[in-house]
Amino acid sequence: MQNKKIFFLIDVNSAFLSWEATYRLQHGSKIDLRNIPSIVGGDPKTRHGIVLAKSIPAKKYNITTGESLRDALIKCPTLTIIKPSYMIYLQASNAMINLVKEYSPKIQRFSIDECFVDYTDSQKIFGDPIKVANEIKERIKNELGFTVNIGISNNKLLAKMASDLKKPDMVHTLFKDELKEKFWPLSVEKLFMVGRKTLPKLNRIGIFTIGDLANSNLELIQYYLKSHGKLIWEYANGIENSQIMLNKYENIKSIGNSTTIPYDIENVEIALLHLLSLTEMVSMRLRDKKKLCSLISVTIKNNEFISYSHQRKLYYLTDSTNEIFNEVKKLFINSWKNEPIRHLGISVSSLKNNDEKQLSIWDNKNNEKLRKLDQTIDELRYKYGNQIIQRTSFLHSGIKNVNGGIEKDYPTMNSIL
DNA sequence: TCTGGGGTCCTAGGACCC
DNA sequence: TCTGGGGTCCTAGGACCC
Repeated sequence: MQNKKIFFLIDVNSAFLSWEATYRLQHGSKIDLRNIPSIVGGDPKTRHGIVLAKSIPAKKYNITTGESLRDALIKCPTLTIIKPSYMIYLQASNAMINLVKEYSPKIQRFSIDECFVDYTDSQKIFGDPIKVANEIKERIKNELGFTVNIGISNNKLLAKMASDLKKPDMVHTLFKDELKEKFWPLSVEKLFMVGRKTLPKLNRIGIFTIGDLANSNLELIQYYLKSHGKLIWEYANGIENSQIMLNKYENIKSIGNSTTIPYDIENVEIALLHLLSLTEMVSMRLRDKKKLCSLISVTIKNNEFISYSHQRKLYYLTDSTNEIFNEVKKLFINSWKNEPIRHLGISVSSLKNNDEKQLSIWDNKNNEKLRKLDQTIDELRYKYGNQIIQRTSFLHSGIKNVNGGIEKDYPTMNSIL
């Protein structure tokens, strides 16, 4: 038998809000946002008005992440609202990762505010995991100014569940022999991967706590929930054995950007212009990652919040803005139901590394020229900003010529451990 | 509910092949 | 064709994470 692994999951408490509060205190503000009802959120005027993070006093008003600013203000009229500054958050996140790297090189950034650490080998050098987790937590608080929760267990799932137990500023363990006491009494919706659709399905068959699920019949759960049922049944029993993924960003599966437009779009030309600006961003990111794609998808959300998407598999690989936009155009025109558009998105997938490109029979000198052009434009934009070079169609349009994304290389999050 | 943006994986149905 | 079955690929939609 191999030795048991030790994982930490480090989670920043109310990340955006804590970082905003820390930054402001360090820049002379007298008010700590964490001590008043406050949130970080978007701008309702551009139809981006949702709550991204909330302070603990705001939570007392029942304000929840994801709800509209309008509703939040009804719950608490004196609420302080802060616009997000993603570059500050990225810096704070990087500072935390650098501190944690002193303890282990095996770190998986799970999102901007969460990371897994494989502490197994570090144990020989630094000793007791609980002692060290507390040390890391205190160092982050003292040196960086914000608090974290740290969960400790023998696998990533339980480390993550442990970090969620009681907040803020705490270290928790959740080992196998603690499941019955600390984990199973929790409501099943607290379990990772049980979301808003799965909860009522579980409730309907009499499952309300994580323990109910853990002790239920696996075949029954699989009958109702297929492979997802097996996954959450195993999670409820603390069964999970994925390893730290160090090269996650090299193995990226898709690249996409989308945007909610401040007004409803009603004509093709405007829609295509927005799609072009998104294509510029996506294809630039694609080239930056040295990838080629062969599947392209366009998503439309109408003014009634109904989304639909169309995708197309290509019989060639590409990273060209022009080639991708040609497909995007066709996809949009074939799918749009001629109704007011609120949101547009494009995404590319079926990615391959650039060195694997098989030149198609259509490949010719003209393509080589386009590639050189893309490359030159990218270089200029990285150096002088995205506006330095733009297509004439954007002039006087009021539409950003490159759109989507928060910042380059802003780490994103997904549900795969 | 006047409700963002970036991801991954799974499922179901249809086309097409033998 | 009032017809089988297995396998693979493609497409659309949905579930989940933060």
